Amino acid sequence: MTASPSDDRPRPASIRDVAEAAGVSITTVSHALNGKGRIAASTRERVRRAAKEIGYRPSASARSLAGGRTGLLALSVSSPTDLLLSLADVDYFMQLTNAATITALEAGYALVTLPVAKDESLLTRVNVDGAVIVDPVARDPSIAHLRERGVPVVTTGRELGSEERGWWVDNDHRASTRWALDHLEAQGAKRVALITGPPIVSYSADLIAAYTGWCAERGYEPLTETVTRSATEAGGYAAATRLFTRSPPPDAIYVGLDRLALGALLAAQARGLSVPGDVLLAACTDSAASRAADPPLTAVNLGPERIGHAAAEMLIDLVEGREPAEAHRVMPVELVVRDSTERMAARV
Amino acid sequence: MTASPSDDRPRPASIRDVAEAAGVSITTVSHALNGKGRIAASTRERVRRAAKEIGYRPSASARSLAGGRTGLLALSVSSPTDLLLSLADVDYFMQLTNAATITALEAGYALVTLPVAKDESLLTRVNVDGAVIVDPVARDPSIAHLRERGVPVVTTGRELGSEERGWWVDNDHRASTRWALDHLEAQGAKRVALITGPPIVSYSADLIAAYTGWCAERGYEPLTETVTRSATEAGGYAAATRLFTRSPPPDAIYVGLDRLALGALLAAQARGLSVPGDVLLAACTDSAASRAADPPLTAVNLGPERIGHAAAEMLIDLVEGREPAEAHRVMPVELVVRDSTERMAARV
DNA sequence: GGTTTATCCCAAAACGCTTTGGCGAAGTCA
DNA sequence: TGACTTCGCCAAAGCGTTTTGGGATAAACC
Repeated sequence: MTASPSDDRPRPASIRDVAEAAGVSITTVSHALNGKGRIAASTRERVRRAAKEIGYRPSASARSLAGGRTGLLALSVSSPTDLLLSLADVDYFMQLTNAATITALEAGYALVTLPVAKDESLLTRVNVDGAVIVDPVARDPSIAHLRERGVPVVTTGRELGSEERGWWVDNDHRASTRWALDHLEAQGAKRVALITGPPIVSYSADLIAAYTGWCAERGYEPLTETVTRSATEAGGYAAATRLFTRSPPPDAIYVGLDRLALGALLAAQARGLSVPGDVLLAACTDSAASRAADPPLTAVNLGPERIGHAAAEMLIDLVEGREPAEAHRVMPVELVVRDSTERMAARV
Repeated sequence: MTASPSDDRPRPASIRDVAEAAGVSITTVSHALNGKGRIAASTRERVRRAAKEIGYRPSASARSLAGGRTGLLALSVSSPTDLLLSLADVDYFMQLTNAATITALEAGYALVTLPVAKDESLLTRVNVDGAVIVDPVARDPSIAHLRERGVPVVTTGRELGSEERGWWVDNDHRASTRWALDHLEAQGAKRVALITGPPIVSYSADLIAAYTGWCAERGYEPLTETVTRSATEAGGYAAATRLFTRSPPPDAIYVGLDRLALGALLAAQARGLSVPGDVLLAACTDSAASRAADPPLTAVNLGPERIGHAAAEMLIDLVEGREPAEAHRVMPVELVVRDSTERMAARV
C-alpha cells in the first residue's frame, strides 16, 4: 500500500507512552535514554526495553525545541561571484560531502547540502547548528551572517584575509604544488606554465604563490593563465590555447582543476601536440575523468574524504561546545603520477 | 570575530517579541506572517515591518513541533545488496540532487541527502516529511518503513514488482534503448551486445527487456553480460573482455552506465580494437567523463535535472496533502551521438 | 433600535521533549 | 542513634510555534 496524503494513522509513541509502559516518569525515560541523570541500571534497562517494545522514536522537533539544537549541519559551497567554481569538481565535492554526511550521521546529526547561495538567505532559512563551507571566498556575507547568529562555521580551505581566525581544514597546497612542479621538472620540463582560477579562494592563491616562488628560485619567468569565466573543459581549452601561442610555448602545464586540465588536454591534442611527448600535463585535483582520460592525467589527490571527515568532526566539536584539538588542520596530499607526465611512457 | 563555543549572545527574537513590538497578540503575528487568518491589511503590514525590524526568524523546531511537519525532505539512493550502484554515476546523481535541492528550497523545504543506507535506521533516524528514493531496489525495507510511518515516498525509477503502486518519476528506458540500438544498427552494427547491472533496479530490467525484444524482432541471439560486483570502470572492463572472447564477438556494445562504458572502452583498446572502427560503443547515461573520453562516447542524456525537479515537486505535493497531477511521470530522453558510434568519424 | 452578519483580533491549549530543583529512602560515619 | 551523604526518582517549568474557539467591535439589514 502506498500512503495516501490524507491517511490518519495512530499518532507515534511519545515519551509519555514509554513512561507509562515502563512505570516511571517521563523525566526518568528521558534520562535513561540519553544517559543523563542518575538512574539505576535495572531501571535504565527496563526503560530501554519498553521504548524498543513500543517502537518509540524521539521527536527531533521537540528535542530541538527543548534542547536548543536542531541536529542539522549545513554543507555549502561558498557563493562565488558567479557560478565559476560551482561543481567545478564534482568528484571532489561528492566525496567530501559523502564523508561529511557519514561523520555527521554517526554523531547523530543530519547534514543538509545547500547549493551555491546566490540568495544569501538560503543558508539562513534552514536552521542549522553549524556549517561547513567549502572553498570560502573572502568576505562571504553569508558566512558573516552565520557567525553573527552564533552558528559555528568550519571552512575547508581558508578565508583569505582572515587566515588565522576561524576554524578550517585545508590541504598544504603550497607543498603539493612544489611537489608537482618538481616532478614536472624531473621529467624534463624546461618551461612550466600554470592554469588556475582567480585567487579568490585560498587554494588558487596558494597555487599561484607556490608557483611564482618556485619560478623565482629558478630564475624562470612565470607563465600564468587565469580562467575567470567557467572552470569547465571549455575554460581550460581556451586558457591552454592562449598558452600555446606564447613564445616560447610551455612544455609542461600544471592545472588547478581537473576539468580545466581535461580541457587543456583537448587543446594540446587539437594543436597536434602529444601529451606527454610534447607537453606534460598535471592537475591539482583528481577524478574519475582524469583517470580515464587519454592519456590518464597525473594529479594531486587531495583526499576529499579526509577533508570532509575532519571538517565535520571539527564542526561537531564546536557545536557541542568542545574546543577542537586544533583550530587549523592541514591534511596530507598525494601526487598520483600517470602517463600524462611520464616521458618514458609508451604513447597509446 | 569567530564565534566561540561558549558565546552567550542575546537569545534570538521570538514571536512574542514581534507581538510586543507590533502591539498585537502572538496569534495575530503568526497569522499575519503566514497569511492564515483574517487580518486587516494594515495590521499585517505593521506586523511584517516589526518582524523585519527586530530581525525575527521563526524557529523551525517550534514550528515543526506545533505544525507536525519538519520541513525536511530526504533524498537517498536505495540500498542495494552491496555498494554495487552507489555513486556509480556521480554526474547523474549530482545533477539530480542539485535540481531537487533547489526545487525543495524554493518551496521552503530543506533537502537532506542521505547516503546509501546499509543500516536501514538512517532513513528513520532523521525525521523527514517525505523522501525521494533514487533507483529503488525491489522490496527495500527502508522504503516500507517510511511508508508505514506515513511518510510519502517518490521514487525515481520504479519499484519492480509494484509498478502501479507508488508515485514515481522515470525515463522511458525502453524507448531510449530502442533508439540507441537502432542507431547502432544504422551505423552498420550486425551484432550488438549489452552490458548492464543486474535487473534489481527498474532501468536495468528495462534495458534488458528492450534489448531482448529488439533482438527477438530481428532474430538475433541476445549477447548479454551482467556486472554484478562493482559498477565501475573495472567492472565494465571485465564484462567487455568477456564479450570479446565470444565467437563471433560483438561489433557494437550498448552499456548501461557511463563508468561501465568507460571500462569497456579501455578493454576494447587494450585488445587493439578501435572504437568506433572495430566496435561501436554507446552508453545509457551521459557524463563529463563520457564527453571527455577518447573517443567521446555516444550516450543517452536522461535529463537528471528534470527528474530531480519533477520528483521533488511531486513529493512536495504529497507532503502538503495535494494529489499530484499524475502518479507516474515519464520524462523525455535524448540520444547524444558522438564519435564512439560514428563509423564515418576520423580516428584521432 | 434591535438583530444579524462580518470583521478583526486574542487567550489558551496543545506539540514532545530537556532540565532544574527537590524529596524520600537507603547507606555511612561517629 | 542521630547527622550527613548518596542514590533513585519525579513534578513542573519551559522551549516557540500553530490552531481552536470564541469575543469584541463595527457594519448591514429590517
